[in-house]
Amino acid sequence: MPKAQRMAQMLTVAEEIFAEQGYLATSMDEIAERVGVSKPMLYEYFGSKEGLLIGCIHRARTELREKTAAAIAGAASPEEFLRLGLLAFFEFIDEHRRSWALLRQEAAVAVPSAQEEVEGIRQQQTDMIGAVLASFTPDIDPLEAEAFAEIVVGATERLAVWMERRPSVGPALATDYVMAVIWPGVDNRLRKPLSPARLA
Amino acid sequence: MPKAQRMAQMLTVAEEIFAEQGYLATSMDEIAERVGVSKPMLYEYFGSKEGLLIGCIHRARTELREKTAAAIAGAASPEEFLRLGLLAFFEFIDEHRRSWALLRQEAAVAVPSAQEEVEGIRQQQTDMIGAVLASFTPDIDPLEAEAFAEIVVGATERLAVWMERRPSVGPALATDYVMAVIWPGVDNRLRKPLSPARLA
DNA sequence: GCAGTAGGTTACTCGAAGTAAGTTACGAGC
DNA sequence: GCTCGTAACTTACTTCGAGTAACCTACTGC
Repeated sequence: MPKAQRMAQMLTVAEEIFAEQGYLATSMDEIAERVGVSKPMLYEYFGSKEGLLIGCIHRARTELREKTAAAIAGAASPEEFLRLGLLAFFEFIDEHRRSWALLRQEAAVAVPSAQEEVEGIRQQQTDMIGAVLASFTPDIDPLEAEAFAEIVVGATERLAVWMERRPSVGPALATDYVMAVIWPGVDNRLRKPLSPARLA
Repeated sequence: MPKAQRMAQMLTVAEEIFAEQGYLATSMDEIAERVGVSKPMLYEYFGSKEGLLIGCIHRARTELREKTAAAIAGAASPEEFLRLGLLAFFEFIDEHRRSWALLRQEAAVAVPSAQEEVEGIRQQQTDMIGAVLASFTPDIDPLEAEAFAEIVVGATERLAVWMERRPSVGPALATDYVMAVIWPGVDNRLRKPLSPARLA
């Protein structure tokens, strides 16, 4: 089997097993066996167990970026922008229920470099939020814009985890909830930024 | 050295080394050496590497609960309740900069049971938020109350991580930011809950 | 002064990450 | 239609760290 195809297959299998059992509880031999190949092949293509994990995260990250970019393309107002972005995110999570928890949770513990990949995902999201704030309110305090973006990302991420435990809650309702809590405050600040005096 | 004292010492050392190097990169031999004791003693008192990690998290959790409970004791309004709770949380994080990141991040990856301990911390927080919502608006939809609590916890947690990277941002300002984004939306819903129609 | 137990150690096993060295399949060029 | 080179792959290790078995020691109550 050609390299690219084999790598993709390895990522798929690894993502599944990692998600099932957790990163620590999974051995490279087990992944190799389920792929139908020997362990050194995994090392040939991904360098280490950590490298394999990073590969999984990276692929998910790329996919998420593409879907989000497509979703927000036609947004006209900051509210619509944010809503479409959140919805794309929750839909992505919904489709990847299995691997999601692992990739976020497990990755963080495992390795510093995996942590960077996960931070990369968050960076994409905070950048998106930052873009909303900055494009519609150019004179907003940068630190405050950053804080707001982090808050929105944190809220969204947490609700995504919660959504998994609540089968009755789908992407649309999750988006509604986040918007209901977040939007009044954000909208408020878009019109009237915090005064610099508070930034002691 | 008596057992209780030795255990406390082990937790302190473990927390420090885990935070420095990460859970995976730390060996039990190393912890044992730095404690000045042999490895089987760690197993005697904590059962496993995972057990040791859980011990660290559990101790932090207990301390956080006590501090938070003390802080919110005298709150009169839901807003003050929430603000004092958030402030107590951010102050706790600020005092535990080193171990904080590890305990949250690493624990998640490492072990299912450590995950439970971390979830316990979050549960404390969501319970607190839930209490605010329920006590001041008894007829709020339980699912919605849960979602709101998760959103607040997620936002807070993420901002705590961000605060660590921004030395100029202290607990007070972090609290301000979270309240600025979160409060208008929560206040809004306290007065006028989401209609059941949306809970399709 | 002896028994029992709390607190401790040395010296192992075992499983999993990572590696060295070698093997097979297969297409390109003659 | 044979052979050279390389891509894809394997077997058989080494190494390191989690966890354990078996044994030791010193103190405290009687």
